[in-house]
Amino acid sequence: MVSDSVLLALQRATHHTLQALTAALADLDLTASEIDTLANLADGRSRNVRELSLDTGTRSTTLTGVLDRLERRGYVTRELDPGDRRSFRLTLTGPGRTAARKVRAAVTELEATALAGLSARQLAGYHAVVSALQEVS
Amino acid sequence: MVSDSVLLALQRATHHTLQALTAALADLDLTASEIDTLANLADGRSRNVRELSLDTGTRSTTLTGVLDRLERRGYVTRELDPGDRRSFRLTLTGPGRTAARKVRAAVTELEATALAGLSARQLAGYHAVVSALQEVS
DNA sequence: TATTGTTATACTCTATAACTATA
DNA sequence: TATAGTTATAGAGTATAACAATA
Repeated sequence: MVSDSVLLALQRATHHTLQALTAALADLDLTASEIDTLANLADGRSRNVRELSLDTGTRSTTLTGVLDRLERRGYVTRELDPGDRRSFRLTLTGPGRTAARKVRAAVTELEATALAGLSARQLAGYHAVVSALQEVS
Repeated sequence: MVSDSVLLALQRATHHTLQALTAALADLDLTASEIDTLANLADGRSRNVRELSLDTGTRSTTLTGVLDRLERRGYVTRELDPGDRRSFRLTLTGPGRTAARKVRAAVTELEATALAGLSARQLAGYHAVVSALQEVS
């Protein structure tokens, strides 16, 4: 394994955790992108597509389809932003908040399980590295 | 941004770095999975599909298509493993090694740029966390 | 019986470009 | 002119199940 590379380790961890997460949330029948979107919206704050795109690292063209499905499902609403009528405020509905809470719970549990033996210092190092990586593009 | 979550930060960093990497390697005309596969094979060691699947976190059904394209392109060969004739040894060809070297160079450069200001201790923390995450599934 | 890898299917994600509406 | 978001298209990734060959 080429685990000395920061980026290869990142890819590997992403794929493995995504599979674990979709399996843990199988009863909600969500795709990885839908899970990611709900987890980001879970704080209850409204966002527009551009902000969600930055938060998830997903392109707006991809988010259109993801949001279509979440909206059709009654989890998310798109409302015209009166302040800038080119954009929408994305907001969770009641059922959307319920689903998002389950997603966050699964995320939290997976993190707690995986990271049980690690120190705060190691976690701080992790966050410093991923923050630096995410700013390359 | 919900940057306090280890998993959300992981997703975000993955998407952003993948876009930067495919852009940096645009002249090779490779997809993200092809880049990941070449980067993993770049050490010159032969692997079978199962090992590559563990290294990348990608399913074997997905790898079949990725390897088909890399093979058609003359970058990778599949040879029956005499020791276990259910599986193949995947090996880079000459042109494959050249492409893989470019991929690794781009990976290395991106890492060097992004992580310039970080300490060895922070990097060690990062590796501890991603290793722990990758073992959840 | 279990494992390796491929095939098949249907759906989702991605890249790119073009487009509308608004700023 | 620039930005927000959608649409369109084609190709790539994903999950699932079924399958042949080998162990």
